[in-house]
Amino acid sequence: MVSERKERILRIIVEEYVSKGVPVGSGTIAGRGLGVSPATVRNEMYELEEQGFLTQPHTSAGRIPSDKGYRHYVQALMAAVQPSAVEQRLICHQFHQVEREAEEWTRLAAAILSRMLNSVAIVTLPKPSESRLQRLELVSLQELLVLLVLILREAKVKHQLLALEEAVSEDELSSCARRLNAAYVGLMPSLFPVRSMELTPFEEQVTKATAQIMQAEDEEEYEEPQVDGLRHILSQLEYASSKKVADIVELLEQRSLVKMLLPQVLTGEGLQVVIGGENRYEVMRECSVIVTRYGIPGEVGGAIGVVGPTRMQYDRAIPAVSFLSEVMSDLVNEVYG
Amino acid sequence: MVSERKERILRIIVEEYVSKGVPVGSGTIAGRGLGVSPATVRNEMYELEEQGFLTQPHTSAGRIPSDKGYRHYVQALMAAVQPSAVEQRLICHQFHQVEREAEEWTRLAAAILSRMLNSVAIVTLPKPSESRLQRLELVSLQELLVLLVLILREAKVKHQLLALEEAVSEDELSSCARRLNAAYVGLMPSLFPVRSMELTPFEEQVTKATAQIMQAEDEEEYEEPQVDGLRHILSQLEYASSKKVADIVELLEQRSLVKMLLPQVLTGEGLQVVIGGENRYEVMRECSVIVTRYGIPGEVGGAIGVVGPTRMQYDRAIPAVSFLSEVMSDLVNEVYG
DNA sequence: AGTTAGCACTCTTCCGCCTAGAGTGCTAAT
DNA sequence: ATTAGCACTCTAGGCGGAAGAGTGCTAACT
Repeated sequence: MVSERKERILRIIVEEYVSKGVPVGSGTIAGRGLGVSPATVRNEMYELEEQGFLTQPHTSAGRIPSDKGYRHYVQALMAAVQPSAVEQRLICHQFHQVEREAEEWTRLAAAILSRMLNSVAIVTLPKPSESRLQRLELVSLQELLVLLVLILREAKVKHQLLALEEAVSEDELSSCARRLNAAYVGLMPSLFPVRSMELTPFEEQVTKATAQIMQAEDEEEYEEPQVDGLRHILSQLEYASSKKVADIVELLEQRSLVKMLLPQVLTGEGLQVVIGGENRYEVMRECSVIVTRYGIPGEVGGAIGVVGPTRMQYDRAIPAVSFLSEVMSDLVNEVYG
Repeated sequence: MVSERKERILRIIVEEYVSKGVPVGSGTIAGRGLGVSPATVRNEMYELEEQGFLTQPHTSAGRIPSDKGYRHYVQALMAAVQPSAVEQRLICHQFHQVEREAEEWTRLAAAILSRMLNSVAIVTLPKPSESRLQRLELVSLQELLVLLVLILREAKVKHQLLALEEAVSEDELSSCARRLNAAYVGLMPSLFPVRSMELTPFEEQVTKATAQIMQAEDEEEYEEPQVDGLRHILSQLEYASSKKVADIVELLEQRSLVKMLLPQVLTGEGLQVVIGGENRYEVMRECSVIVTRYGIPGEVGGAIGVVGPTRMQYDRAIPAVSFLSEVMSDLVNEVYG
């Protein structure tokens, strides 16, 4: 990959193929500014194919970018198309319209991304790196049923029903809450001073449940992801077999699987682009994933990204994901910073 | 529709078509027990078509049940196939395995239904008919940011961030919570005795937010629905245009739309079956919906159902939905009853 | 040496045509 | 009322040929 002309040709092929979805022939390219004949272009294309940047569906069709071709395009040739100023303002405005709640933000971010790019968008809730207790409450529901409510730092609220062995009076309930709050607030579950306190059996039960919830929270690398735009995957991959599409939908629908997908993708820092066959999952080999982190590094954050066909408008999608991650980071900073 | 033989023929056609997906001819039917020749069957089929129970895709194909045909089958001909005893026990077991939390139950119910029937399943969270305050908590996050946590009856927890005009001390915070709890607990927002109390501006803000959250809660007829099994819709409608499938996926994906779909469907009491064109929504005219309520009538409940192709195994699907609604009702009774 | 015109070649797509098969509807016989 | 027989209709699938797109090669050109 030396000649500058080859690069121009590859770029034209990628952009033409992405927008039209049809293999690109030498004639089309020759008519695109660079003043050479189709024959010359053919010679160059032949070499580009030798080097693995292009493929041919069959002998007498035009060329299609290979995964390697897309990769080179993304890393070296692409001119990023930022969302317009108007669009940016509109998006910020929408975020400030919505209630100040993390769940609304992720939902909105997924909806916006998915609509901007006509793709599937995935956004996880922001998650602190280590959860600490901010407040603990006990509410009596029935004689033997108590609701435990945990308020964690970063405004996260968790709750669980506790079934009791024997009845506990209202007084015991509030004294228990008072004692445990005094002892545990601000701490991670591993630092709860359980040894130095004499706990009643009930207090013990509450402590156990609390620690368990918080630890479960810390074990997951990401919070519940919000997925939007599944409908788009159908029109985009409409030539693919419906079996394949169903597999992809299944992967995206089961949020637990999305949680497995994200860490694979977010090994490095910054924005990641995974193109087609670079994907570890077999079923995803006709898809590309663009994903990045947002939030305050090391403290609280989540992931935001899109999944689309390999034939994707990378020049629009990458800046869009990037922009929305910044918006989300700003919001997180505002509330948790 | 007098003759019993016609009914037997209709039933065979429905069951054969549902299982094979191919128009049913007179020969196939004649080979199914009833001891008559294909010619006789043809005469009967001709009349069944006249009466609107059957249609022909084209002159020389077999017959297909019309919506009216399915309806008659469901109401008069079908022999319900209950889930096997083993299956029933397995399902109950799974529910008792899972944490005692409504969200887990709806998720599990949707997963089970969707897998049992290879269809899209929709289950809403249980929702009380009128929300009443059980406890209110205020937690300071930053100088001008407070987290309001509402615990409602039926173990529902809601929270919202409040941005303050001016700083409020910890003492004020807890005295506010104490005063408002004393006054509001057990009440619906419309009965909050705001007139007879002298509220500080902060207390007023908290009251307003509380009432607003609870009212918003009461306005919605159903809680957030859990949707599972979207992947199945692809294989089932694989001969339909991908445009149509995309429309249906969109309808199901946007949960707000599901909320609109449910009331339409749940006008009557008991289990509802909406077949094909009986659906109000244009895009759903090739789908059937089976849905029912669960919970304690008039107090707390939700909706549970499946969406599948018109060509659906009604004899298995109806008992399955019915059975799961009973399981859910039992669970609700156990905790909220 | 790089570029290009010309041209034969390959491969897909589309169209029309045909046939085999399935299933009907009618008629006449039982 | 039932049924055998049969002509008829319609679809699905295979075949062949023509059109079109695009390539790769060769030979000429700058």
